[in-house]
Amino acid sequence: MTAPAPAIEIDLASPIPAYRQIVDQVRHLLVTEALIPGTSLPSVRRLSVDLGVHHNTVAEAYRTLAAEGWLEIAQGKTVRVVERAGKPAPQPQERDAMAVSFERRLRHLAAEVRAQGLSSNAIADRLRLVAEEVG
Amino acid sequence: MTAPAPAIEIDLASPIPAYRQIVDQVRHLLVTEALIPGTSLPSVRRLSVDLGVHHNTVAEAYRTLAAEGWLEIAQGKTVRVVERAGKPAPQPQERDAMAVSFERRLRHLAAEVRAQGLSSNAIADRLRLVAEEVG
DNA sequence: ACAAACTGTACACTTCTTATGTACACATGC
DNA sequence: GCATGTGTACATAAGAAGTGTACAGTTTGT
Repeated sequence: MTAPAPAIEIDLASPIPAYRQIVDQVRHLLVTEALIPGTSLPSVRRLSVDLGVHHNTVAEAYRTLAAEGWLEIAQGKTVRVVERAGKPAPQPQERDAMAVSFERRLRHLAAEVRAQGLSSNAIADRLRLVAEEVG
Repeated sequence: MTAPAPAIEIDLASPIPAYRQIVDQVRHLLVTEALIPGTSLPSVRRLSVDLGVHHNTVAEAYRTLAAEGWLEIAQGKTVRVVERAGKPAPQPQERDAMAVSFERRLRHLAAEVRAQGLSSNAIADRLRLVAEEVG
């Protein structure tokens, strides 16, 4: 099974490090099941040339996702998406903290683009749009 | 006018650099008008001890916000919030790009907390909540 | 069996960013 | 004027991120 590899893009000018951008985008594909267990991901070298970074940078991203339980990686073999061992179900207290933290980051993100000149309406629209997709 | 200084908190363990966390939080206060023109901000030293960082780190954050047009800073004087010179109204094309970028970051953020075990409903709820506040 | 071509890995190294220590320059108030 | 407050400048340290290069395992074709 070769990689359909839904296009991912990164912004090399961004202050967000490349490897984390890769992690973010691939994780998004995983969460939304655009990438399902059994699928093979592009090789570190293949993806690295597509994105314009070093293959070790991609490897670092893959390792991060593997540590989160999304991928199985082994020397010599292609990287595969695996069924994720269910997380030990976060405590209610922990979930609350996560939700609060999430909300704060949302506000900051909104404030940032608001400051850049995006209208409140546009921001609210996008928020609701993503909310629809998620829930 | 001394600083009411609505409490801001940063997480020194976070991979997000301290000075950017400060920028994010203060910008949020500015966008929501919790800090209005004329207000004085805490001195770089005062805030630095409150947050547990170096005063130059705070200074860097203030400089960033000044560059964005939110603050007026001058040697020897306290930092003041100023009426922001309206941005030159971004081109429609640019606004679209900003909105798209914003949406992508929203998705990534949602995917990240989803992966950490936060439920879809909780995520959607928070998204809608912030949408209400903004729009 | 073997070799070529692919996979991920390890590690030293460079570069850039972030944070700090310290001394300075300007403003304010006693 | 001097003490104390403000932000600033710059050298340095510490860390993170990205790269070059050589290596080790797997697969594929002959």
